[in-house]
Amino acid sequence: MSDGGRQSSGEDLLFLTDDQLRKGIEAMFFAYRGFTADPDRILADKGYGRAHHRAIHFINRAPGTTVNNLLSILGVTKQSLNRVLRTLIEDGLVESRVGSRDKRERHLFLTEDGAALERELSTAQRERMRGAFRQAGPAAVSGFKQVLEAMMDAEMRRHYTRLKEHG
Amino acid sequence: MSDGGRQSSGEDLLFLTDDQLRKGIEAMFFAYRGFTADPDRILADKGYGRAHHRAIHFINRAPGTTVNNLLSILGVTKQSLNRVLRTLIEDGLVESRVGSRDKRERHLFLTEDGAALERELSTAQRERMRGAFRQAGPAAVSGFKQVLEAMMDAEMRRHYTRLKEHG
DNA sequence: ACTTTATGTCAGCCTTGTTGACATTCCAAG
DNA sequence: CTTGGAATGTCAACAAGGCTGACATAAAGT
Repeated sequence: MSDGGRQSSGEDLLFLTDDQLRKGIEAMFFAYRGFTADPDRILADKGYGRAHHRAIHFINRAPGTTVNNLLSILGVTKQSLNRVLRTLIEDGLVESRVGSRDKRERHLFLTEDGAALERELSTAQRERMRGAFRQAGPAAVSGFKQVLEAMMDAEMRRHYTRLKEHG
Repeated sequence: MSDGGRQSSGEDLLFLTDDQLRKGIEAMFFAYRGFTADPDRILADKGYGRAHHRAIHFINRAPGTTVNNLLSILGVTKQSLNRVLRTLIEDGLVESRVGSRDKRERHLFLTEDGAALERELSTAQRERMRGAFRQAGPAAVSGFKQVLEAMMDAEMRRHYTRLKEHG
């Protein structure tokens, strides 16, 4: 087995023991369920799933984004995304405009209805996050974000930081 | 819209602005992908999925647990869990023993092979977590756990804290 | 003209969630 | 003791949403 769990090196490394890491892993698992629970409930009522939420979220964040860009943010195949986008367009929540510069591209926008659903979902999710942040306090929130950022793959961190500095 | 985004109340509430919450939400989304990436790769090779990982993890954490208990931890239907357990049992990674007291119950254990896969998966996931923890430092890790715990539903927090204090 | 890029679509597969129906076992009330 | 309900777990069938592969179209780039 790995020697990663050793607890003495002269420095203060108690937070890197296997047991501490295990707690972090389980915290992440249980917390993610809470994180998605509220939007999931709203979506289930309307016959959508988490995939629709993700598409709506990032179209809202970067209106006019192309399918390809969305693909790279979401990390799914175009077939998979296309199925979701098709239903959102059919239902009038998303509008797809042919690019003016490059007519191969489709630029995606939320319609009024789409924006309304986005607000409903993000408000629910934000309230959960707000409760957790308030309870934990500003210092904890800062640590929370540091650890999460360090946990991302390089490409995801790229997307994250780009969106972070306003998109 | 909610007034949650206001930034002034006399106190230091800048960390609760809608924009800060949005960053937290996106951090959670991107980080969770990194969190599951390494085990997912290992599992795909062996023809298993994330659901198998979850079952293996919690059986390892609480050997002899019943199906019902596992159900409540995982938050899925018994039918869904059953399918996963069946393949794990068929493949000789998990052993299911009929309860001695109550013969309706099945008590679950990892076999040698099951324990070996568990180690492979948890080592990979722990290394990712270790890298993130090390990079962020002990204070950040403490905040990370505080926020995650505050984000859980009550029932999940029950499971989490029970497991936390060694199980 | 030819190739590459961006997108969409069809078909088919897998995992993993769901509900419904059913078997077994336990326990408690009559 | 029996019987009916509750708890536990299994089997079957369906849906969402991942995936791959093949192919069509249109626009750009060379």
